[in-house]
Amino acid sequence: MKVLSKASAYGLRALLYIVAHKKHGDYVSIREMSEELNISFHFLTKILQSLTQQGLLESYRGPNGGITLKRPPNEIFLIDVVKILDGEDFFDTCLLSLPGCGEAEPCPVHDFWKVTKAALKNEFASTSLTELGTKISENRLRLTDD
Amino acid sequence: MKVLSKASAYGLRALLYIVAHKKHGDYVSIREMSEELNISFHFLTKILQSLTQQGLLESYRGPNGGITLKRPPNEIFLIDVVKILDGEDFFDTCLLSLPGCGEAEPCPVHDFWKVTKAALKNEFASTSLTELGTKISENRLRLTDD
DNA sequence: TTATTTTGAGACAAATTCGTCTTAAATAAT
DNA sequence: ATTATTTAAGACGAATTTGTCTCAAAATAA
Ligand code: SF4
Ligand code: SF4
Repeated sequence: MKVLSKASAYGLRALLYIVAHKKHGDYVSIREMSEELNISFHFLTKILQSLTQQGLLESYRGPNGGITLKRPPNEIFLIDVVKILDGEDFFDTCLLSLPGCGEAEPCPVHDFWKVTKAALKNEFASTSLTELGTKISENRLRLTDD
Repeated sequence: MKVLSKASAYGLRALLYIVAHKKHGDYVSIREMSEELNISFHFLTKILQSLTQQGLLESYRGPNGGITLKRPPNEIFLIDVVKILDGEDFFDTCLLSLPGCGEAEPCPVHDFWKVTKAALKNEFASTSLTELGTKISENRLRLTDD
């Protein structure tokens, strides 16, 4: 069961890198992040481009350019990132994919899944980059692979 | 967020078709199921082959052959199907895919995800084909698309 | 202006999942 | 025996996700 796409996982790691290692407002180069986090530069660029286009980041070209968070990290939530990179319907999934069922004629796991989905969505909606990032800057969590 | 692979979803639908429409012990032809459920015959064949190889089904070749459940439906659980078709590690997934973390140095959503995963696993382990099938044979749920 | 650095955009390639097709093997009926 | 029916096995193709590469556009610095 894969929850997040690579795009979401990488995008998130990049944002957390910024929160943990940079001052809010600084422009951070994608190259630097791709090297620190061992993520393909071009792939990461595309991912962050999406986040920029959707207004989560701001970008600046040229020397000393890069990207920066458009909102303070405590106002950016997991759900914002995931919705952009994995789609608005990320939390709309059905568990068993039976045809012709749904709210009106639910299968035996429907209600369970409904509750689980709601909890997941709530968790994502209430966990901000700040919460995720604190532990990392405290060095209790790493972002790099090696 | 895709939970089940197509293989699991299709395999499950086939099993439920058997439970809902056939007597236990009958050999059901894959061709029939593929047509009733609008699933590619060859694809379904491969899926059910896996279930046969793993001992969940028994197959019989030749005219009036087909497959049949090797155990009564109330002894076959969601988790059995999913583990075969989506892998033993289906419930072992991490939520954020951060490198270098885990039980010892968990990210802020780790514990939440641990509980959620356990609940999901428990639900899958306690929901049998019988429970899923009852509603279907009562015609409160359909298996076909159209 | 010219060269350098950086993101933007899109074509392309590799890997995975999903689906199709062909041929073989087993069984049954004639 | 021969033919028809059915699953078994695996090659092959299509679609999606993931990752790479090239070139353009914007900004800076010399
Ligand atoms: S009843 Fe709900 S969970 Fe079950 S198969 Fe239908 S949509 Fe999915
Ligand atoms: S702490 Fe747990 S949930 Fe969070 S990224 Fe690590 S393994 Fe995944």
